[in-house]
Amino acid sequence: MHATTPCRQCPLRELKGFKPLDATSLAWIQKQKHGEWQRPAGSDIIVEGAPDERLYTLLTGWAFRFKTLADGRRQILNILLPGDMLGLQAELMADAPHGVEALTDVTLCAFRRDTVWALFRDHGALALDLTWLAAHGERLADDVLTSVGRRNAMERVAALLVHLHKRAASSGLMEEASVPFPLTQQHIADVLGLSVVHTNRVLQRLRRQELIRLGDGRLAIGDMRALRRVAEYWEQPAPLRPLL
Amino acid sequence: MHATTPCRQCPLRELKGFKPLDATSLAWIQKQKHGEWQRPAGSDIIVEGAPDERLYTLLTGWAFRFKTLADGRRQILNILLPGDMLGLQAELMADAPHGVEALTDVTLCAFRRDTVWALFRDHGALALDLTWLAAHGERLADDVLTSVGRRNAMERVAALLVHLHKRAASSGLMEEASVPFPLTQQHIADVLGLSVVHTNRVLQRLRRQELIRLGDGRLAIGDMRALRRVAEYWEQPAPLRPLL
DNA sequence: GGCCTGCCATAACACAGGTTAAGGGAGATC
DNA sequence: GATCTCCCTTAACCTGTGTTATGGCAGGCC
Repeated sequence: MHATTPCRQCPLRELKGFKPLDATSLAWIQKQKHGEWQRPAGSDIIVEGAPDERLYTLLTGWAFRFKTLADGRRQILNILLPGDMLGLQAELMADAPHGVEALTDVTLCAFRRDTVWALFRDHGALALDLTWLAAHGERLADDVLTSVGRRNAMERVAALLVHLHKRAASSGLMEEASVPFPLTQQHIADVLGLSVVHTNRVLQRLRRQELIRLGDGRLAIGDMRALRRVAEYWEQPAPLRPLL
Repeated sequence: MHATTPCRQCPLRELKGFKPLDATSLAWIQKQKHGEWQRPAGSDIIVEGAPDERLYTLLTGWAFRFKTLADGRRQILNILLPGDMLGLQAELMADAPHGVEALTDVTLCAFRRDTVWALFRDHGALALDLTWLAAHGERLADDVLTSVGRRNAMERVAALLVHLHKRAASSGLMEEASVPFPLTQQHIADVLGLSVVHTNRVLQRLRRQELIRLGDGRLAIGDMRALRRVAEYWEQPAPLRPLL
């Protein structure tokens, strides 16, 4: 644990995209906060199959949820950006059905799992927010499943890049028309259910068509309109999401 | 709307697999119940992209959630069995991001969407159950995603059959060592991200190896052990799930 | 009876994407 | 300044799965 940021000064709250919160709720959350943790890039935040009595909000950095099959094949389920909760899908109170790994150095805001109970007992509105997050998470998962199940490689890659670009931008990470992009090609492949080699082929095609610029850990989109068309990506108006 | 079953006599509640509920909560749910609906096989229960002010529990029959791409490719996200809620993932209060279609004739137990609000305000414990369901739904989605992303066709089909067999059995649908199976091969293909033709090839192989018997709307598993091995299917101890 | 329509089955062919292999550059570590 | 390790890149080859086409059977409908 380290020196912790008070919730009321949490830099995330200032971003538009997050739902404003009244002072009472904020104070309560602050009280429940159980510490702030730093983990280096590449480290396991939640170990697949291990029990974990904590719940986290990702404050800074990127991470991802994943599942591994017995023979080592890996599927990345979701990329996590600042403001995302993690450990929530862990069935609330049981062993983690999937692992979470840090993609960059990360800072985490930790809560004890039993605060969930108190939340539902005493703070109906916040509890509803939490459920909204769970439902929203599932909607994202549905989109990925649709991609992986029914789109070809080109469409999948394009859709993923548009999606991550948008999320990173709305987390305030855009600088000079590009956003940080800490995923390796192996990660992209594992998100999309492709091989690394084929992922590389597709990226090269996108680069040659000057639809994207990708390198040195940053992503820029050359022609968003065209890329969206490739992806069949439908903009979904993003409602304000709660931050706990 | 039709004659409605009182919640306390709901036949689902008697199944083990569902969490018992105290009388007060049950009475409250009963009070919120907003009718019972029948829909024929093949009909749309929730239309993709349309607003819907209701929330349903599936009482009898089978249904499925799906998304459609612009050019008509369809991905089935989840198969719904008795006891499953639907409309929950619709972001709680916005337009439906996916459709739901009846696979057989179905009976639905309807709730108005704004009862969710009351639930969180006045019935913390039930609200927690609802969130548990949302989180559980996401876990299932994660499993499917892992299948579609990282398993080959044979493994996918085997895993799906094992999974549905188990769920149907635990919903009390097993009779003479077989369970109802109302999916066409097209449905299976759309769940697994395969073509119908290839789905058929794989099913034939499974039949020839006498791992399954499938026909006339019923599924029997010839050698569960072997089928699980094909699927790399890991039994996950199923905790009691709440029924609202 | 004849005629749809929906679903299952099989075959022949095509290609998207997987696999294997080899090399290169950039940072770490010694 | 060697030596590793990690990541990206490209090429050649192969195969699992998609596509297109055809036929059969059962049930509903006129």
